Amino acid sequence: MQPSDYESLTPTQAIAYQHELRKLINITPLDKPIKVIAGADISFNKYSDIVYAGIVLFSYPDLKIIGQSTAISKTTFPYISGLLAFREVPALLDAWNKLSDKPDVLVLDGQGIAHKRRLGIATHFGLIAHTPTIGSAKSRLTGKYEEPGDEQFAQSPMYDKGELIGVALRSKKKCNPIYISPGNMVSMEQSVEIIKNCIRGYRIPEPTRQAHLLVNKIRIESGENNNMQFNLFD
DNA sequence: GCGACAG
DNA sequence: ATCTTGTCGC
Repeated sequence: MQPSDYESLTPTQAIAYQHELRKLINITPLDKPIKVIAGADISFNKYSDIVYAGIVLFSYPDLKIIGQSTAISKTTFPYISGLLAFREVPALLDAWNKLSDKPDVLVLDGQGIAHKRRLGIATHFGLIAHTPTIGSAKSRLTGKYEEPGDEQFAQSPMYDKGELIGVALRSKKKCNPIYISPGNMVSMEQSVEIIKNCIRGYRIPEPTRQAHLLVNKIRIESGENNNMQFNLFD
């Protein structure tokens, strides 16, 4: 199975593939010290199948931008909750392959193992790219948790079927929490610690935040949507 | 059957 | 995710 084949999968086949990948998940601690971290994200125009992917590289823990890569491609796989990876991973992998140097760990915008089949986009990407990943999501997909306190870095464990699958983290006071979970090749504790070290005054961790700014920038610059003010619909 | 539902 | 201005709270 190759990411380029995802578009031909039916949702049922995609789920079957997730069950296969699940057997390969490994969230033992990363022993190598982190020197380089990266954030990845996707952007696209409403009603368009053109996907803009980007990855931003940072030194760690000082978080200075040291590189980036982008990729533009089409996706035909629709957005289906629980199957996000089949829509976004192909483009992200293109950007990943263009990267001159690979990071010690990659932060994805979405869940890691905090997924019903433990296959959020961060876990999925980590498994096929054979690289350490962390999932940092803006909203919950699966799991029960108590609302964390309002102090910065207050956190609360997320459980599913009696299993610890993630942590709801108050990255900023007066803001909704973000949901952290290991993708692959990183432990739960390390994932939370690393993300905490990446908060720079905003709710969203810097790697993801910068990747988001980058992909929106290349999307706007592409001019793909320049004639939309005259669209009869919408 | 009903509610939930990453981006 | 994207479309979008103002506006309420700290």
